[in-house]
Amino acid sequence: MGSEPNLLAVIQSQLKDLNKSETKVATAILNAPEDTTRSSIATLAASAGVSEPSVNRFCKRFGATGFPDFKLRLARSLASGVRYVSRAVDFSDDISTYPRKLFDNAINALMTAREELPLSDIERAVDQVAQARRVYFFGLGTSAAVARDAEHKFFRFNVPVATHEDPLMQRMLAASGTVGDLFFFISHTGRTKVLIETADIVRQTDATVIALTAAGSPLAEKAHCCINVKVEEDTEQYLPMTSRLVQLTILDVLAAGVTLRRGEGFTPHLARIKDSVKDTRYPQG
Amino acid sequence: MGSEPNLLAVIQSQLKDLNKSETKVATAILNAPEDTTRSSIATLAASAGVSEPSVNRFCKRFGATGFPDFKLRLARSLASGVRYVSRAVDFSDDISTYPRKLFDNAINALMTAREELPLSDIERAVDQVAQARRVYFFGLGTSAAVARDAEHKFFRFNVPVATHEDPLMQRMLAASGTVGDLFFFISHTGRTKVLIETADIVRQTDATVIALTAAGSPLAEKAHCCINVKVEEDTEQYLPMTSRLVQLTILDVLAAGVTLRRGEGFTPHLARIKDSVKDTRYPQG
DNA sequence: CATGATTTGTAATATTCCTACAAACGGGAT
DNA sequence: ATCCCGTTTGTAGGAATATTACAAATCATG
Repeated sequence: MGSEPNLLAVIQSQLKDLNKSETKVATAILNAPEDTTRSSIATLAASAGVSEPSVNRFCKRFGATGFPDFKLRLARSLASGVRYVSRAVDFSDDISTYPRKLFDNAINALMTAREELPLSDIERAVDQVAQARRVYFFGLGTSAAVARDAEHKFFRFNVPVATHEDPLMQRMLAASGTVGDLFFFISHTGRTKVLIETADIVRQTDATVIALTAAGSPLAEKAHCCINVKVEEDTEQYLPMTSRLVQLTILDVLAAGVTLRRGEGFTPHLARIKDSVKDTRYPQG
Repeated sequence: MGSEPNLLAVIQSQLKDLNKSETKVATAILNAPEDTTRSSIATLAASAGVSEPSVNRFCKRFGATGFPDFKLRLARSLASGVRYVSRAVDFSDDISTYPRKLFDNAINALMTAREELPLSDIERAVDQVAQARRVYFFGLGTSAAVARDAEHKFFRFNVPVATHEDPLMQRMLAASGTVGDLFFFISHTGRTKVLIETADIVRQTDATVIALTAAGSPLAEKAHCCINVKVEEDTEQYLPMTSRLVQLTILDVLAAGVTLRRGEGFTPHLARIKDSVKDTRYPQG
């Protein structure tokens, strides 16, 4: 299923490479994508302040055979994906707009990540986790919550798993690392000093370092194996970090990978774990 | 935002009420919906074996203003409809398929949730949080990680926030609740006995209960205000819970809501918090 | 400021679509 | 059977829409 990338996102990303009239057309479309799908080439040309052929050329530039085809692609993008590229919440928003924006951003982040999954890194990470004698998930701040989530997931694989939010605990455990120990660092920025220092300590032992963090960051450098997560520019103070959703999903992927590696005979074990909590719940219905 | 029902489904359901030529058009479309979006009225008329006005009448019968509009609606239906199926990972999957499946599922969960956001509940929850003198986030298991994430987000609003994973701590704090205290319960199933008991205890005080959980669950009943999250059937043992991604995003929405309520004058406060961690990181380079 | 490359617009053409109207069809009543 | 009337379908012309070819304008560069 070759789901092509979101057309609006493509337009947005190429916005600076466009010439004058193409830019006009682009902004007109980005401002009212929904309307664009309903309007004729003449209307769009008028509202963009350009001539009809300019609109036509614009459409062809983005891979369409013409304006009608372009509208179709646009309609598809709107339906499948996210209305707008990445929309910051601002103080003029109300209940009818900001929840949707935040969901759009979250979906957008996952869709972007889906398109550029570092499969080989994932595969290597799965190998490491599947073979490890012990796994530590270390994160700080928001990433501590992600680490906690990972712990709740990976203990199912019969490997001792632990999470610690305390940097001193992290350091001491790091120092005690040995062959077969896996230290899994989770960080939004990959620039948190104490975490990097801890990774450094691990590297002086025979243990392994995996990092789930921003590409090219200092933390990424320290890792035997790094799974990169694109980090969006955080311009706004109150914009939540969509990157953690991506991190969580990548951890899901790793967990699934380990499950597959364990093979079909492993399912009874998982079923047993699941059953164990049954009595803590009121039955369905 | 009333996302209309799938057009193909509508056509299918009315198939028997159509007259001869309309039936021809319908079957032609149902046989090759994707092609239909790309073809002109003339080609479709030809492939259905009818005249062009018949096609046009058919389109109008289904609420479109004409053929181009119909194609647009069809394109939208195809784009949104196809993806709304969640795909389970199975043991025949390999690295090229299962990561994508998991991302697809995550995206689907968020897209589905986006379409049925309980805005009024969200608004009420924002009110409660914005006014609270103290907020506790309680969850167990995976939901404990979600609660932790919430804590890392909501402390920014100058309200004392706490999370506890220990059920006994939760109970004791619940019993100590008083006016202005807000107990925010997070649960995937809404059926965890100890959590429900704790909610019960809160209800015997003057404190407020908010639940982020499955609609119609016992926990939802206990809450003053409940934000419902649709829970997918968990058929597979190793299928990760996408619901927690939805929960996290809804918490983001609540946080944004509170920020907006605090007003523009609040941003310096947020900026200060952000600055406070700057020195713990290596600068961007 | 002249020149060539690029961009943009004009106008004519081609395509696609819609409407008015007429023909064909089909079911009752005589 | 056949006439009538409502419904369905097609034909043809015209309106709307989109595309192409070419000319004018703009811009960078020597």
